[in-house]
Amino acid sequence: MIDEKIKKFIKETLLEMSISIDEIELEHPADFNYGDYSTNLAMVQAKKMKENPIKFAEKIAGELTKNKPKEIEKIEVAGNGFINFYLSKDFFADNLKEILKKDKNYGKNNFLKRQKTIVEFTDPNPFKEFHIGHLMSNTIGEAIARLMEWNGAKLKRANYQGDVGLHVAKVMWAMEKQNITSDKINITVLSRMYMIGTKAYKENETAKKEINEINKKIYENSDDEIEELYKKGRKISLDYFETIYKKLGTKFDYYFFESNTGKLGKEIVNEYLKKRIFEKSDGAIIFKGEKYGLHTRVFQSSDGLPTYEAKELGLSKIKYRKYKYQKSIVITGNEINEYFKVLLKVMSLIFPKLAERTLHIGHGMMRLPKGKMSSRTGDVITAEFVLDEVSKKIMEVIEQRNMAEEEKNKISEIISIGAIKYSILKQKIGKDIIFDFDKSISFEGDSGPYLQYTCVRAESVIEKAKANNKKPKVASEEKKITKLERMIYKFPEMTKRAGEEYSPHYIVTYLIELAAEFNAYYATNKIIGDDKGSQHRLAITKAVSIILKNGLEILGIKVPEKM
RNA sequence: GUCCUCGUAGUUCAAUGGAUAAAACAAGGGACUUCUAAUCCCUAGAUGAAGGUUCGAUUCCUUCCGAGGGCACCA
Repeated sequence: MIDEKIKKFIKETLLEMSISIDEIELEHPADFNYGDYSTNLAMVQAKKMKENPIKFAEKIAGELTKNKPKEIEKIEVAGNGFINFYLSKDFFADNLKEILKKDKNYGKNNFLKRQKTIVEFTDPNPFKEFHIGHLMSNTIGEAIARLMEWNGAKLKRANYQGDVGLHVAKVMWAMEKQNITSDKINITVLSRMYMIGTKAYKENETAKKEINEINKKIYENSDDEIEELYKKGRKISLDYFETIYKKLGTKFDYYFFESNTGKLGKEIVNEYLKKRIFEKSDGAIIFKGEKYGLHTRVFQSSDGLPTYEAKELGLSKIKYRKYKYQKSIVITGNEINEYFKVLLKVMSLIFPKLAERTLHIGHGMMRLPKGKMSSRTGDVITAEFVLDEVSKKIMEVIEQRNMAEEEKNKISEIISIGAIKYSILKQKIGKDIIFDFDKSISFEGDSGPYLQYTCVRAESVIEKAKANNKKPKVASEEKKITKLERMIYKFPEMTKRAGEEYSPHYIVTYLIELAAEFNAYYATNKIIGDDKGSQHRLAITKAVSIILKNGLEILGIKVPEKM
């Protein structure tokens, strides 16, 4: 990439001047008037060497100019000592050619070079709703998985689901009380049973005892009648989740279940209890986190059941058995950030190698503006509800379009999922999202549909040109470099940085700025024409379309044929 | 109480210690007989408070104020 090349060039020149510097910071100036790249090294070095920064910068810039590569047009000193680099016409022309050639592969990097990576995300619980939190986790997890793949990782997707535990017992208890037989179970019944069970557990002592009893039985598979209901309910839930994954565009390689991790987790905890990593307290097995600046957590409850923490230890082992990962990324809501730290501490004591390779990413919560929205299913906003509502709004827009009903439905699904995913991915991962249908899910401006529309628009121009026998071709004759051209070469840097920092929102910000610039370009330039520049403008258009498509691909957002 | 996150335009949110703090929505004004107006152009508007480090702080440190989350058998 060009940034690497410039860094190397600077380093070599400095070496000739007998100046050694560890890391050269090369950034894009916010203002295009200051060039395409900029470095602050003169300001940093001048102080160490007790020189005047501007004079020092000029000295370096002078040396740099002497043997600048053909990709650089000029090098200037500005401001308090920034050295600014302006890329050459040759560079932009070559880059444009490269984009058209690489097409679907433009933006791929290799800094993770076949690194075996496993990403765990979504993690819904069978017997419970697939709610907007899972939608967030799925969207973010899928985007991070794809980012890793674009940077060269050999990636596996994992989904860890809680098919045992108190929530299941609550459902089983309610089913028994309500005389629900296995043939009557469906997804609506399950969520109703969960509500009934939860309420009873909270309000009724006897029910609480009975539910705890059932909980044990589920762990032990010791009751045939419960077993039948359990198996049926579990299957209905999991099948239902699959329909959602399909819509959202996720395919998991591995499914892990708490019913498997619990047993192993318990063994691990008891083994390391002997080795004094854990200790007993009030009949429970705990880890004292205080000596590490953390807090105490229970790994096995006083009635002998493994808690989430123990299961997680089992999971890390099971994951590694399945896939000998070099990196394991776990994506969850940020409300568990604190105890994931405890967990990683424990892991570092008993499985140091695995702990080193594990990264937890906590994403923010979807929050609703107060009193703004109510869902038909009670307190929980389901993913399905969100999808339906957004879809309805999209339909209002495309209703008048002259298309077959089937096509409308297809387009509306692509756009609504794009809108939702965009609104989740556009901001930093850790922050909460205030979810408001009227504002968060926008179809104009800073939105998924805006990107999709821009892409469709660009493609439509290219198609029209093709019908008139005009094809994109990069011109190398004398002409002014547009702002758009000065943006498109940055895409591979964006995918790299986003990958290094696990931050899909860098991609989003870049794409939206690129799309805005293209739309402005579109408004002021007639792309298809009989003049000489037409083919070059088509080449730029094609490049924008490629980047938007590839970028949206990373985000897991599809582009419709038309809209 | 304590630990962790976070406070940026009216709202939703960007900004690898850098140059004039980026956008979108909402507000006001304009642009379709011409490649898709889910678009474009113009106007107005922001770093919670106080100190400190630095040539330079939205970013790092300290204190305060405010929001959210964790702190023993739920995940």
